[in-house]
Amino acid sequence: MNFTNPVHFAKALADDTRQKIMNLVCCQWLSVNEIVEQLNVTQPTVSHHLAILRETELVNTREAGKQTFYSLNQERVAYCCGQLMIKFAPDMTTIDPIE
Amino acid sequence: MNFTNPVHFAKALADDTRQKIMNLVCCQWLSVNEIVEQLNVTQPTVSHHLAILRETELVNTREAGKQTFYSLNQERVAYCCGQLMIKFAPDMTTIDPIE
DNA sequence: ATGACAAATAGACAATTATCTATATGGAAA
DNA sequence: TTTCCATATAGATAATTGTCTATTTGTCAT
Repeated sequence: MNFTNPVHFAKALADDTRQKIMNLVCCQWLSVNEIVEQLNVTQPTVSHHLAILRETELVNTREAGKQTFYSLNQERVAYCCGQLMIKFAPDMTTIDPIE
Repeated sequence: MNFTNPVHFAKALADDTRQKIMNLVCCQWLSVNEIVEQLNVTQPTVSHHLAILRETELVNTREAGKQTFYSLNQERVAYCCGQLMIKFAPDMTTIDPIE
């Protein structure tokens, strides 16, 4: 798994539609159309957001015939959150010494 | 400590200048001018970014005479990262049962 | 009071981004 | 191979956001 720039990670999450998509595919594989059906945006808009999530490797992809299925890459979310913590909450990630 | 919308949290982090500021004040109190000195942007730009970080409660503020000091609110970063994990990496946050 | 300094706010402008419609691509079925 | 369907891409437009200069606000020292 590659390093992700924390700014890129934050940008990927910094949109309501994108977070809704992430929520939808959090624990299941959904086709693009199934995602479109649950949101009030067009299919190209969903594809656009999926492309951004793909670039940041925040989603897994599975081709099946003419459909493409997406699911959230929870490992990557966890890893990137961990990177944020290390960078911006270092004092919360060190082990407290026993006094 | 109040709840922060994960989209707002991500938006606050979704800028390079803002992350640089967060890094600078991560483990120390700095005045606005001290921050300006370390970045290639103007004082109003820094104030603008600090306002955004303040609104998300990602920084602590301390007034001292005519100066205002800022430091990173690490607790809040940790809390918001935790919220992200719960929302987008739930399978990584549950305790593995012993088989 | 007055002058000097630090930080915040206002307003303008440029860059980025989210959305749309239209179209292209590529697989499956007929 | 021709048609149909799912998804991706292109290009246009509107909204959002980051940055700047100019100005205001507020505090300290004289």
